[in-house]
Amino acid sequence: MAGNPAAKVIVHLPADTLPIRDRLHAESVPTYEADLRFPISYLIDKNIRGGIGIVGIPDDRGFGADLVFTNPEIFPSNARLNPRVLSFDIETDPNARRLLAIAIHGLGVDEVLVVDPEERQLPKSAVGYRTEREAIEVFIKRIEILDPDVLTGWNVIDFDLAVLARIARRCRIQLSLGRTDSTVQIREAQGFFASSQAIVHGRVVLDGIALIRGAFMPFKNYSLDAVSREVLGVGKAVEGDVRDRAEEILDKYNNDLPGFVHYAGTDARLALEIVNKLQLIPLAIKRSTLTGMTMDRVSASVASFDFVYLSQLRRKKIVAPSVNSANYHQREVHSGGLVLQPSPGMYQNVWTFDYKSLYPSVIRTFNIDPVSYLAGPESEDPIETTNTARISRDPAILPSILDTLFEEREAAKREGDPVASQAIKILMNSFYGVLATPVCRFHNAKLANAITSFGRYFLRYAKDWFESLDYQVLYGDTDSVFVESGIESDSEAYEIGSARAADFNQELSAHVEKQWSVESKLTLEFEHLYSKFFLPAMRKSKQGARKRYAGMEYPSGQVEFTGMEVVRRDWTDLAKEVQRELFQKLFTNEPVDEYLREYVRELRAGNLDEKLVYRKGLRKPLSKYTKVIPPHVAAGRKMERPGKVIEYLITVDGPEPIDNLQHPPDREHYVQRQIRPVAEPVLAALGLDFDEVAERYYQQDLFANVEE
DNA sequence: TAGATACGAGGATATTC
DNA sequence: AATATCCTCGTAT
Repeated sequence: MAGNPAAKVIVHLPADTLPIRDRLHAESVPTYEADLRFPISYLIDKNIRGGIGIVGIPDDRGFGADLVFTNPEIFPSNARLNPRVLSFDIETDPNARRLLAIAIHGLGVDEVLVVDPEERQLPKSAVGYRTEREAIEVFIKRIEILDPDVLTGWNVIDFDLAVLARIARRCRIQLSLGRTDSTVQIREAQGFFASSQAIVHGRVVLDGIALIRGAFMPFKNYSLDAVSREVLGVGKAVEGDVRDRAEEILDKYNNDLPGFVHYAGTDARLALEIVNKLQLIPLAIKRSTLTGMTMDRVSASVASFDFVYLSQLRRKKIVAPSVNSANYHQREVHSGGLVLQPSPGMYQNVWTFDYKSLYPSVIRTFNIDPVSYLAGPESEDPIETTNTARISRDPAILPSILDTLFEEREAAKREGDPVASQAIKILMNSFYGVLATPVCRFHNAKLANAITSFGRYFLRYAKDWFESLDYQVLYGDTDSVFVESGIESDSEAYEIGSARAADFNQELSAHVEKQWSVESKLTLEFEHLYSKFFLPAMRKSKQGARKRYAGMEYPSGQVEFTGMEVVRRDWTDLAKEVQRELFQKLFTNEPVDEYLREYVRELRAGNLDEKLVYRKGLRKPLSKYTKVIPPHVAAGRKMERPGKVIEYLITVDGPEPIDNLQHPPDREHYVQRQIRPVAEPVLAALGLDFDEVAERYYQQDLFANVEE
């Protein structure tokens, strides 16, 4: 990439590269792409992603597979995949030691294999087996006959497969679920982001949770119950939290076998229905064909970038640097998006405008690319970035990849293919992050900073443009500006929003052309009109709070909240309900005092106790909290088996977990720490005072408490 | 086998008066 | 007791 010639060394076996690389390094000879895995490199050379064509004479011996090719010809193929998908789910005792049942759903099958030494009467959809061993063997057989391409489920690798593998080992049977006679291997997730991987020859295991997270579909709670409620509108067959459920399942197994079978079958079915409804498998296939990753690795951004970028780099006969693991810990300073100072207050008819795909558009406009980056000063007529980097004007790889993806995405939208559009969007959005991390071989801090620096420049440019026309810009974050339209009528403001964006885009193009002599690929879009819009101040000052606002959208009339308590998991239902209601009233000019007064009265009377639960996540083991003990940690330490999210109340004796409550709730705490903070901003906007509205009638009650 | 930075709030703990 | 700072979490983009 520096323009110097490089030699290619070819060896007999992939494994031979390592000693050669080490010897070269010992002689201070730099190497390139020396860490690139052979299969990846081979597929890149053959330009194969997703589909593959094979020509050769197969024989049928070896590895237990049906067909084995030796040195066949292979080539890219536009395979249209419609995989056979099977969902499964196991039930165990609460300790996950004893197998109770395996449920499978899909491919026309809906059955439960029950481990039942007593050979009790079973419902029709179930079959009983006397031992765990028998049940697992039948499961293996069922997989072989149904022959799925995709195995799915909920937390299916870390729980179902891991537990099955353990029990199978104990029973001394091979858990061979693949199309060869190999045993299932599990690679546990390393680190915070990664997800576990299961190696099942000839099939792919896709966990429902990982698919959802990887597709950036946000859910408050990733449990099967919660997601199925939201996606399908139905919950699981057994209510309650995880541990109660485990006990209840065992109880059903012992005393209510039909109920148990029904429950066991439900999980496998729900998982499959969610995956189908959200079209997660077509999405994984589309991402796989875009990036060359296997379907279970489409979330690996760095590896995806490698595949896509190296494919183009090879056509130019340029080699890329090896990944230098010594660089991993060298953290350079990166600046991110600009957040404008908000002007707190209540407004009418506010436009919001967004740059469409800001960072990808910046990359396309300014030819930002690891190869076109000019390290030395000797270049002629470069593009000067706003962070003083220099970029060549020669056609570059990354912008061209993005140009193609932009076109493909527009085409997908036109043709009504939201899955393809989503897949392309995710890939495009990953490019900036990849350039900014030293684990990527193309990592370049100057370029990453050039992208964000341009982003900040164009956010300021938009702000200045609107202000030059005497509009008030109320707020903005990274790629968006919030502008007071100054128009009385909401319908009129709505009409004019797009026109303002069009005017802006015209001037923006001229400006970019004049300043950098490049064609602008940037567009500002009119996103929303808020007929009512509220920017809160920070709690302890008069300054506006960033990343928080509420507005009533036109024409839907929906009240939307961003960043505020309503959207946060760690505030109680109590606070969220009050905040939602108060803003609804504020935006529709209804009085709030009566409502608030009554609500506080109800709370103090103990009629709202079920809304007082705090939910807060633990991000490390309980024992590792040494510097401070936050309330959820204190509550967690009072639990027998704390999970990842602690549910607790503040009682008169401090935080207590809801499943081990010893004291009554401290209702006054909730008035002061949950209702007051969400009420005060709204009351202030109306010129009211919380104590005046909520407290005055209740002085007597307060004194009563004090005297106790 | 690892996309990024920017931000606010509450509560615990440390520091200051 | 008042105030400052740190820690932690969950969020926006």
